[in-house]
Amino acid sequence: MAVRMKDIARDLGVSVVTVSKVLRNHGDISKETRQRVLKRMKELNYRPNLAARALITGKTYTIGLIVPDLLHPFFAQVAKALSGVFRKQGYSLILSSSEEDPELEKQELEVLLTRRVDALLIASAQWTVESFRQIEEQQIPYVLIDRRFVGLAANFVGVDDEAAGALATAHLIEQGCQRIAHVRGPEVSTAIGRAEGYRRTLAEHAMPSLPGYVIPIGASGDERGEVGGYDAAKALLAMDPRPDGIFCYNDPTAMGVMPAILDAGLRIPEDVAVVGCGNVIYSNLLRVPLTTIDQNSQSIGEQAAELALALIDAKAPVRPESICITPTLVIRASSLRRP
Amino acid sequence: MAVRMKDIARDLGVSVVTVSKVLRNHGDISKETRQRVLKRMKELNYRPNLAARALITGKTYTIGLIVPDLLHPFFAQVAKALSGVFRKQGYSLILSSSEEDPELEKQELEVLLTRRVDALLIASAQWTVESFRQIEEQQIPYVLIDRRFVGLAANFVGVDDEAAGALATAHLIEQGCQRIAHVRGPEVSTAIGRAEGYRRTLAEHAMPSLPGYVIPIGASGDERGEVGGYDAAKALLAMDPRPDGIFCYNDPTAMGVMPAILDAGLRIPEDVAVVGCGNVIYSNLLRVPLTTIDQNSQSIGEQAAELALALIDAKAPVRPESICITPTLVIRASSLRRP
DNA sequence: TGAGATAGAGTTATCGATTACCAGCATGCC
DNA sequence: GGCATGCTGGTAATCGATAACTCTATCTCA
Repeated sequence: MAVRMKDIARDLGVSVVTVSKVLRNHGDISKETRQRVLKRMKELNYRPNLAARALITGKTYTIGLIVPDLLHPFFAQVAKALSGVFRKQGYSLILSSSEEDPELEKQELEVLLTRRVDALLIASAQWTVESFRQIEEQQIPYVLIDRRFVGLAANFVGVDDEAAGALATAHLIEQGCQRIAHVRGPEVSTAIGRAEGYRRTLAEHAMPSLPGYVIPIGASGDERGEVGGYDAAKALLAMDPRPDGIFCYNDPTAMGVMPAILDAGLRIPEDVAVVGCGNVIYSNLLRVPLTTIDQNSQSIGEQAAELALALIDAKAPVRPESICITPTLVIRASSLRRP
Repeated sequence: MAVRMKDIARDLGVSVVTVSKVLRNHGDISKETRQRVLKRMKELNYRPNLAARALITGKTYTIGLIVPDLLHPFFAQVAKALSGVFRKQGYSLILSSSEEDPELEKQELEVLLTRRVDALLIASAQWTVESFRQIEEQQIPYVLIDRRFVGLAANFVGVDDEAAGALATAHLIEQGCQRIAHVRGPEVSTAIGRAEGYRRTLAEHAMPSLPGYVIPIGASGDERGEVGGYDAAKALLAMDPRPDGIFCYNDPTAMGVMPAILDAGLRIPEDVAVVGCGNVIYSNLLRVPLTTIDQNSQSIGEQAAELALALIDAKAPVRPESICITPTLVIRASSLRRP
């Protein structure tokens, strides 16, 4: 069916090894033979069998990516950036979605390990580090994206979440908000860091952190985030005193929070200012354009890819590296009270 | 390094073939031996080498997906649906993005063919069918998604674009619009079909299709779509008479069109009603919630996946199937002039 | 002039599985 | 008792490439 080296070798009266050497630019071959082989390869439209190659070299030239949710633009953006870098180096990306389900993530991880990917990139939905021990056992380099784990010395690329939380909160204070609430996410590092940045900044400004002003919502999936955000905002608006600023731990949540505010007959940002986090692609097209924290997801993707490639090429195990990207504030109408 | 069948066979004093048979549930093995082998596999955390298996069986259990843009929620949604179906059948998804670039798409296609994926799913940015001939030569089953090609008898799963265009246009007419414009996309089947549905419906209602009322914009990438939409809308609004309804060939375009209308000091939908197409995930969170055509992207993904699996399992080549999904209208504020 | 270097190509083993075929052995049947 | 049968399990070949040698001229230089 498919053309093999054997066919080319036979046609040209050379050995299979000669063909193989040409393919890999091995210096051992005369210019003339090289040309003949290359010509015949083109004629027959030869494509090397990567399975055979992988079998003997141990390299699959594939990289596994596990994200919690492809629909979340942040991960889509990261995936896009990753894939661009890997493509140029001849690697292909195998994509898995965990749907924010730790159990499913473990299964997908198992699949990728079985596929012997050359490296793994994971934005994990796990609660424990057990899975990662397993990867280490297999000696497969891996890079955590976006979410990290305390006590796990692993390669990581993501945004400085505490800085993000601080940035958002400081901005709300600056805009004159007196009672700043926070809709926080589940117990993953991103939500924890952002909440900590929020808490710290309030403390630094000696501002009250009223009880009940921090409302956690569950998963971080898009639609769920919106629903959760809507409910959380309703609860916040029912409080007395009512918050006049809300920092949402991600943009989808903010996209739920804002309609709740409008539905309550309040104005954004005059009555309640809102800041999100993530700078999701449509943030500036919303009913009220959303002030948010940009995570530079493209840069996260690119750097994670570069790091993974470096790990693959490293002969000896290297000390895990943690790349922290500085977030930036993107000011839009949802928080702009002072011109 | 990694555990091999050989290791298990040695430990248990059986042959490699016996181990292999157990792994594949071959009936030839006694219950007792089976158990012993399975136990040892678990103990050693054995994972079969898929490269070796692929080499001899010719099946890689991978499926290639090429999309023009992962950031476009439609494709993200399709990818998600696909990956769910494939996962359950033990297939992994290799993801490629063409960035709407036909040349890049060809390269990616080449990579996937070299990887000997078991099937290919493509939302193509090509202008010609040349690439597809090449796939056919390799005898790799493929399914076109979303975009089809006239004169190419290929498997296809997508929405009925003409119906989508008709649905949108009829709705605008019903809402009392007199002068309906269309911001159409590039020369791919989706844009062509939607434009045709628009044209036909206007004709059926004996409504004028004023010259210049159909404005084409270039690529269909998200951000570009928005920019293009903004510019197109500005041009439309400058016309005399001004359109009072605009059908945009996709949602990102509409997301550019709407700000242009608002920026011009006009109201949506009172002055200009807007309908998009795609029901992108944030359509209902926009400044003015967008009436749009739902393509049921999840169903597209699932059906494409099922079709691909069927093609893989088919021993003989089957006649290409075209699965056309009926679009539905999702009415929101951007077009609702009559309660 | 002869030892060693060099260039170009081939030999052989191997990667980790699967496939097709074959070999014991106990059983059952006439 | 002889023979077909079933149940278990093994042998050998194979998939398509690569790695590590080996081999044979030809060339170089003391």
